Amino acid sequence: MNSQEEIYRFWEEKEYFKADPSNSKKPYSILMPPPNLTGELHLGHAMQHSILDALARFKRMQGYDVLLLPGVDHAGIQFEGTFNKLLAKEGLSKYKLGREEWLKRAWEFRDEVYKSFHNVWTVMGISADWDREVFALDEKIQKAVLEEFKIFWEQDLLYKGAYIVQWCPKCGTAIEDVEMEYQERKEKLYFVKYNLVDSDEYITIATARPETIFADVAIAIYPNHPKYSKFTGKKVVNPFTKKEIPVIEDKKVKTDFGTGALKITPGHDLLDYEIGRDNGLEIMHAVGKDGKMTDLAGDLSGLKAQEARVKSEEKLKELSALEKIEDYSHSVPVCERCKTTVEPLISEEWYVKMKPLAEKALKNISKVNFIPSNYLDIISKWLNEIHDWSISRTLWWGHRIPVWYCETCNPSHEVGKDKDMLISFEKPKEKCKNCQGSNWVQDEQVLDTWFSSGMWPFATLGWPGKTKELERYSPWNFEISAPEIRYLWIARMIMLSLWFTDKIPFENMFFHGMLRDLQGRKFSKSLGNGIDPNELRNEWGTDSLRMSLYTYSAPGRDGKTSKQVMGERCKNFRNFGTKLKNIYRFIVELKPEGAKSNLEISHEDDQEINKKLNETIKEVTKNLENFNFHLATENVYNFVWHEFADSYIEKTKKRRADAQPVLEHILTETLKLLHPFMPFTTEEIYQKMPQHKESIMIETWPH
RNA sequence: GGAUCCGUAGCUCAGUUGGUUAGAGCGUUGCAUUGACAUUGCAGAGGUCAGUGGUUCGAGUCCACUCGGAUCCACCA
Repeated sequence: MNSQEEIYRFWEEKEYFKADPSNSKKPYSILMPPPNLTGELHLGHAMQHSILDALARFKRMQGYDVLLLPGVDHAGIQFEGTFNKLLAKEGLSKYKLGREEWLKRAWEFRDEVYKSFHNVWTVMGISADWDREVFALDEKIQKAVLEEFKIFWEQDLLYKGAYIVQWCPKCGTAIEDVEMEYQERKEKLYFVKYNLVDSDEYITIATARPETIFADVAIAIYPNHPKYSKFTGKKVVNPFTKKEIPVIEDKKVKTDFGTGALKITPGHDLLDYEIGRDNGLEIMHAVGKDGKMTDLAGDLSGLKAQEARVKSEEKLKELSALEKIEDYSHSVPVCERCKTTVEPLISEEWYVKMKPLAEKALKNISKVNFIPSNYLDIISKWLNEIHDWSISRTLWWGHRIPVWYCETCNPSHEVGKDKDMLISFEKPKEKCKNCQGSNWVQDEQVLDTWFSSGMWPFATLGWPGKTKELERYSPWNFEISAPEIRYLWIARMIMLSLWFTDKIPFENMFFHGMLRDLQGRKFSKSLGNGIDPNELRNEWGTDSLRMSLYTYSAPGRDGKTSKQVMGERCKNFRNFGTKLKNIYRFIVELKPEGAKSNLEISHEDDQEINKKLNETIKEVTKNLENFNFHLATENVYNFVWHEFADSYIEKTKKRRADAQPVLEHILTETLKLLHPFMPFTTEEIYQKMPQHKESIMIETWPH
């Protein structure tokens, strides 16, 4: 049994990875953060999974019934983005294919990605319970999502409200924040005069988007504005449409930007939308979803927004409505794919009221042990300032919103307990109460990815069922995450777990640092600075890569690295592996004739090395208990190389035959200590030791 | 704009509740070695712990500010 594949297959055949809820051991549960289904696992995943695996192996050896639960997240937006890019290469698009065909191909792509994930996990030696693996779109999770949605609805926590959608006119779709880039641009700030009806007086407002004047429905000023309050209640003339629009007061207007007066365009700005809503104003769109001016724009209709801006400037000049133009540099959101400036549009989205959930979370959050501990404050602070959660996404990949509208009675898809709509996973069998028909149409949108992954700690264990697993393994003993999703994911798991199960999701929440490039930048596809873990692993071996990653795993600490730096570190640990094999060779293969066989620690040197071994065992154990993987690996590394090899083994060369049992003993104990970190090398050597059990995996942790 | 984190040897990183001469790996310098060693061993050089001020008998560690780097959230007409 030499090759990694053989060893891994052996472990799997022996079913060492499987949790056993029915056995009498104490449980220890570890939840793998489901990686995004986006094509490949990067170095950060390799680090996470190496940490989880080390902990799982350690706890198994300590005698626990370990559940390391694997899973994959469907990652709505990211997956759809990645997949659509692939389709684009074939000259296809989601719209060309249609929802059904697109979904069929998406699932095929999912299967491909799955294969590559499993290949990586196998070669990395990850000892997860694969039979329990969960995918975020599995039926199990669908059931939980439906239940979650239903409960929220019954508790009056769901509503539909306005949301500003960033619309890419070129791609013809709403895009998410993560799909946007910000470009610092020098633009112009136009100061436009709005004349009062039947008067020479006017109000000046500042705008960066004069083309939207066509959709202006009011001018708003801060209450009791020194200059403009005398105009409150009067009307001004929209310079383009000549419509008379009211001057209103609203506290949301800022006094320290522009002129202190604001044109209200509810169709194109969230703040304007809110002010408009509060004042019962109409919503109009001057720019349509194609990025072109609507009919509202008169002679400018049909032009692109950017062209219309130039024309608008001319028009304003002609009308003598332009007071001045200032240079204005601000960051403009553009579409990551096509670099088109995105158009903000207002649309109706589903929301969850978060206040009650946050309050319950805050009462219980101190039961979670955050590593590092300052994350308790960081997350608590965020929970204190919680805002409602927009959960609908204009995508096809995800859990479809389980709401059905009666197309006959409720064609505009209004939402409310008194409206003609139902919550159901499948098309409702019941009739519409109003028309007695069954003309049900499902909500087009899907749910935010975090709506399902926020339930990961309990949905994966069978909730809303009352399962044995839920009882035994939750709260999870250990969860790990990158710090960047502490609010998006971690905070939500805490809120949702407490809300639906009355339990904290996990007892220990470990935040690792972010791996970055040498300049401190995040790894990203667009920068092309990523490091392929497969390359490193192929060159230096799994165990070397794992060891390198543990050195970067200090809680909450970022690590700068590069392919070269990682390579050097891997090389170092490759040499360490070689050292270990040579120690074995010296002790076992080059065993002298007449070597003693009874273990007796009596010689001064023997006692010394045994003492150091015991110290090392204590340190490694303590550091693993405290999740200091970087220190634990350092402890054992120093012991093996410097205490055991350089010092003790050198000394025994004079009394080789006598020392034989001690040498074998120390080596065996050392292999056990190293096994969580270097599973393959240790198993390979262990199997060749004169005395050994079936596998090092089922050995008892030294104590 | 709000919040948070980081800045320790040439490079990448450790440094537990403040307590002697600040550690590791790689690199570097010298010596040794065919040794169990896809080399390895022994010895050495290298740091005003970003800066300034404060608390303290004592600060890399605690506090304030400044400079530099990063992340998340919110984005202003």
